Amino acid sequence: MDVVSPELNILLPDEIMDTEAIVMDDDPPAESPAASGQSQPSDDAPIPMETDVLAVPEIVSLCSDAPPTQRTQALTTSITTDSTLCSTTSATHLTSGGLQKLSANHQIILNKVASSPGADTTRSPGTTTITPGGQKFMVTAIGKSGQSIVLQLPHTGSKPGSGQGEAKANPQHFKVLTIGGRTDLKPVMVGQAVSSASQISTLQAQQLKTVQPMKPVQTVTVGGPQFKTIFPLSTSSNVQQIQVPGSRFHYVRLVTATTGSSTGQAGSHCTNSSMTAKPMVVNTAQVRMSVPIIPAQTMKQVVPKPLTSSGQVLTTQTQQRLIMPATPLPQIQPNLTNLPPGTMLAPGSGNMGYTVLPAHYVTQLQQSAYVTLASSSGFPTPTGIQTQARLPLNGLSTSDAASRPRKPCNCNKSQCLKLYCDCFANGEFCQSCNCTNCFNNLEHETERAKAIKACLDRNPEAFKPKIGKGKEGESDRRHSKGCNCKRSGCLKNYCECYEAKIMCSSTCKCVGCKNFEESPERKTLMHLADAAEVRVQQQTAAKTKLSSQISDLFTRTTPAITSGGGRMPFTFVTKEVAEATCECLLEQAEQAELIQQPQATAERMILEEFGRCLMRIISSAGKTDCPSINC
DNA sequence: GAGTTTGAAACT
DNA sequence: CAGTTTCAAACTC
Repeated sequence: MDVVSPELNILLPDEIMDTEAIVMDDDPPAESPAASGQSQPSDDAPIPMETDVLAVPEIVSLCSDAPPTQRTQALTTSITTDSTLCSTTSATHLTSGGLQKLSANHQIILNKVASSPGADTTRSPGTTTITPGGQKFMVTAIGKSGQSIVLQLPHTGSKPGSGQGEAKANPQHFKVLTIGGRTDLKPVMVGQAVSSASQISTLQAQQLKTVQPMKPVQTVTVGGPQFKTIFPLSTSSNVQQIQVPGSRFHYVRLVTATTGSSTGQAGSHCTNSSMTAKPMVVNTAQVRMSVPIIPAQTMKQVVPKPLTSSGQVLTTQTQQRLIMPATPLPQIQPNLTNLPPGTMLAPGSGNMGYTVLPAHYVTQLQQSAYVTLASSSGFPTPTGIQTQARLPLNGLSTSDAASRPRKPCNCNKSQCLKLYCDCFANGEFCQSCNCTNCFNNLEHETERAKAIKACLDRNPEAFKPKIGKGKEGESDRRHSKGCNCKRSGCLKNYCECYEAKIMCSSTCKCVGCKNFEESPERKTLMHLADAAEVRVQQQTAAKTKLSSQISDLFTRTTPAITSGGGRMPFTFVTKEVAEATCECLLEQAEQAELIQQPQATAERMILEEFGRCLMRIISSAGKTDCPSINC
């Protein structure tokens, strides 16, 4: 089923992986600050993320078909990196803690789309009924054809130890775990949540991309012992329930039909037994598997691969999205700001799970698929979306980083899984690098996750920007650890402070530092650098102007050619004219040398002479006789 | 492009 | 925590 409206289509390039959280409350606030598609910063507004990614949101709408009094407002959530946006919307009941923490690396827009109370969502295309815990919900998937959506439904009475009293969930927490069949996303796990995160990750990686039609399966074990059973729902052929011991949520997978096929729909719902020590089975009496689950490996064939320079065409329509927290994770929250890009935290130990997927992680992934998918799907291609995003790098501002082309690494021995590798250190995947034996990619996510964990074990702030705000009264930007240079005088790019274009501070332990405010060496270097920059700019401007003039000249002479009355430049810029011009320029050079002018002045004199020569040539071009050049 | 220098990261 | 080794980037020729 393809239920993407044209206008939504514009907003929903499904290459973007969003982490989302949706909470449906029986008694939602009358008005949300985020209503009508606008987001407003909350009191807990996160720190604006320094990234240049423009993440276009994908929208998932969830509607309950409960009576009007219980009808929830449909919320659409999305993530963007727009720093002006906030992560929390008070009316959504999204727990601000987790989201707020996440937003250190994400910015989230929550757009509330109020469902009309009387709307009959059951008739909407793309709507699926699911009945976890005996409750009936309508799930409307707004997405591209062929997408799968995993929802994390509330385990009934989701309090630890509540056991059998989990018949209802109020408020009802829905979490969109994945959107689209994206299969190349396997977030990294850290800390306590590793095990559970692994479950979810595996769930996503294997369940979501293993949908094939018409092969009944009663019980499927995926991702190891954590995943025991899939409980298909009788109410819909495109919903699967997946049982996930260790999670207190039901996981429901919805798979919208691939275009032209009504059989490729499946959903899964998983339950968590972390509190009850027993897997919770929902609607077991209605087990009816209409869609088989096949091993993830088989689907890897369609996992989007990084686009090659040769313009590889991707044919897959499956996409996968990420997990987002709907509730706080108090135990691990304090560490969230230390998480490296690509870190995933997932359900476990009584916590709601979520995934941290920094925008650049997303963008790097989307880069690999966006162009082709956009072209194949007919999506418009926002220019900003293809921008490589990254965290502040070496203290460079976002704009600096954005203007800088991504620097490929050349790692040989580290497998790009140590901080030696700039890509890894910046939380980026290696892409178009010159590295050998690279493990900093999706194909080696396990190793990468371990490496990230190891780095964090050594230094919890390993992935934090090194350049941060200084103390009161100090420079705005300073190296968090300071440098330890001994031989470079901190005036070469070996020095991290100098490289970041900041001066050394009291934090530094450098020897023979010359990178301080009053340093004459530093001033000289700065002047040279400024002069070089100005020169480059001037040269660029001159080239542009010259090109423009040449183009203009050509344009003006073209009609003359067609009319037979003019001449092309080559007809009057003869060999003799060129030689004469060169002689003039050489003479200027000699003159400059003779009067001992500095190089810059000499260059200017030569250029000016060249300009005069050109003018003479141009003026002569309009005459019938041959141009003459006289210095 | 090869070789050297450098300092952060990793290791002991 | 200090000393040493490893590593990749910066730099030089």
